Amino acid sequence: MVVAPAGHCQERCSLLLHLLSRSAIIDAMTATPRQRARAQTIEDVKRIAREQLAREGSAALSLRAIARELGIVSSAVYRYVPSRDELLTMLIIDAYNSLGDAVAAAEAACPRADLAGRWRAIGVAVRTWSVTRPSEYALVYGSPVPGYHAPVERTGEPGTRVSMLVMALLADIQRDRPQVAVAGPLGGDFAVLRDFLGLAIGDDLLARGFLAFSALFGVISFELHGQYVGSLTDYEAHFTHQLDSLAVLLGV
Amino acid sequence: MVVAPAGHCQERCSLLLHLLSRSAIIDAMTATPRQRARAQTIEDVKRIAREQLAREGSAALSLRAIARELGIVSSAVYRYVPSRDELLTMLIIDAYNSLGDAVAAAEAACPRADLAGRWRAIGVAVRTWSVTRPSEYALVYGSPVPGYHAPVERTGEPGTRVSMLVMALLADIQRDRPQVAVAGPLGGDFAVLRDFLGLAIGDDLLARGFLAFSALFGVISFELHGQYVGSLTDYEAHFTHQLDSLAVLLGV
DNA sequence: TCGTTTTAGAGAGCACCGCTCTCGACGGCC
DNA sequence: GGCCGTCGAGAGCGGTGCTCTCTAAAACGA
Repeated sequence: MVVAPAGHCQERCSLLLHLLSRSAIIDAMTATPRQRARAQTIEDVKRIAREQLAREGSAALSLRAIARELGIVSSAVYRYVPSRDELLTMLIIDAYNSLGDAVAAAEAACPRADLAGRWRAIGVAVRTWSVTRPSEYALVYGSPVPGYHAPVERTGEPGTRVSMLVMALLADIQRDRPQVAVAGPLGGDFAVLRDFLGLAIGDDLLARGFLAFSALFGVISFELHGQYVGSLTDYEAHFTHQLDSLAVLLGV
Repeated sequence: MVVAPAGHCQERCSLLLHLLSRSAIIDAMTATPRQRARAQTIEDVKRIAREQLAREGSAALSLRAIARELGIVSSAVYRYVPSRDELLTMLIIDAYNSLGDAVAAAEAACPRADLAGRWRAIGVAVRTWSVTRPSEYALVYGSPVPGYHAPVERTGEPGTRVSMLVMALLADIQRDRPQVAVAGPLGGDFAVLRDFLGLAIGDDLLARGFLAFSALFGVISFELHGQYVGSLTDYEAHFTHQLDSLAVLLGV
C-alpha cells in the first residue's frame, strides 16, 4: 500500500487520462506522422511482449523474439525500447494503470453510501482483473521479475491507485463510527500516514484496512500461484466468502 | 494450502529426516568415497546457487557462473545437476523443507494448550524465516520463476508442512468451541478436505483458517516485495499487530 | 523544388547463456 | 595390475541482450 504524492484532484485527472488510450492522446497532441507511427510501433512491441508474457512467463520475454514477430531485425527494436528491463517497467506501469482503471470504474458504479458494496466491488474487480491477466498480476504482485525491482519512483503512483480507493473507503467508514485509538508501535507510522493522506481514519480502522488489503491480495496470490491446488476447487466462491469476512473485519 | 497425501505419522517421519542434513544421511547409508564426494559437490552447487539467488535474483541464476565459482568447466556441472530448471526445483524443495523445519520447531516449543501462543509462534517463525531468506521466499511464494511452475507432484508434500500445522491447530481450536456450520458453496470443498485430513474442523473455522493463512503470507509478501514502502516503517510491529488480529479472527 | 537533417532499419559483432557431444585421464574395484 | 566407471575438459550449437556502424528513406526548411 504505497502512498501516492497526489491528492484527490490529481487522482481523478489521471483516471480520466487513463480512460483514453495512450495512442489517442498522442494523436491528439502531436500530429506528425512519424511520431504517430512511432507510438504505434511502441504499442505493438508492448502488445507482443504481453502475449509472450502470457504464453511463456516473464523470464522468457525476449526482445529478439519480439523483433522476429514484428518482422524487424533485433537491433531495430532498440529504437523503440531502451532495454529489456525498461520494457518490463513499462509493462508494470501499464498493468498498474489497467488494474487501477478497472477497480476505479467498478467502485465508482456503487452508491457512495453503500460502503459494503464499495468494498465488495473493489475486491471483485481486483480478482476479476487478476484471473483474466495472471501474467500481468505476477508482474506487479509476484516476486520481482529477475531480481530487479521496478524503480519505485516511476511505478509508485500507478501502484497506489487501488490502495487510495481503499483509503477513501476507510475514511467514509470512519465517519459512521466512533474513533478508537490504538496505542502501539504503529501509532507513529499511522499518524504520519494520516497527515499525508489528509483523511480522518483512526489507528484501529487503518490497521484493519491494511490487513484487509493485504489479505485480499494474499488470497488472490495463493489462488493464482497454485497454493490452493488440492484443497479448493471453487476459487470464486471461496474468494467471495473471504471478501465478506474482510467486510466484517472492516465493520461494513 | 496444498493438502499432502500423507498422514500424521509420515509427517513426523519426514520431519525427523529433515532435521538431519541430507549429506549426513548419505554418509551414514552409503559409505563409498565417490558417492560422498558427489553428494558434497551437489551440496556445493546448491549452496553457490543460493548465494547467487540472494545476490542477483532467480533470473540471474546461471549454471555457468556456478561452474566458474566451483573452478570447473561449465559442462562438468551437468554431472551433478540435470538442468537449470531441475536445480531450481531442488532449491524450492529445500526451501519448503527449511521453512517447514523452522516453523515446526517453533510451534513444537509451545505448550499444546496455548492455542494463541502456537498461532503466534507459527506466524513469527514464518516471517522470521522469510525476512532472513527473501530470495528463497520469492522462490516458493512469489511468482513462479521463469514461467515454469514447479512440478506439484514433487514440491507438493514439502509445501504443505506449514499448512498442516495450521490445520492441526484449527482442530485443537475447534475442540474448545461449538460447531458452527456454514451453508454455502464452500461446503463441498470443505467436506472433502475434512474427510481427507481426518480432522474435525467446522466449515466456519476452516474458512477462517484459510483466510488467516492467506493473510499471513499476504502481509509477508507485501512487506518483502516493497508494497508497504512509503506507508510503513516498522514492519515487525505491523506484522505482530496483524498476527494478533488474525488470532482474534481464529478465536484464540 | 531541392538540399539538409532526422530517423528507421540492416548487419556484424561481443559476451553471455543452457545444453549436448566426444574424448582423455584418473581413481576405485575385482 | 588390469578393467571400467566416472569426472572433467573442450568444442560446438542455437539462443539471448546489447552496441556499433552504415545505408536509405522520410520529413523538414529554405
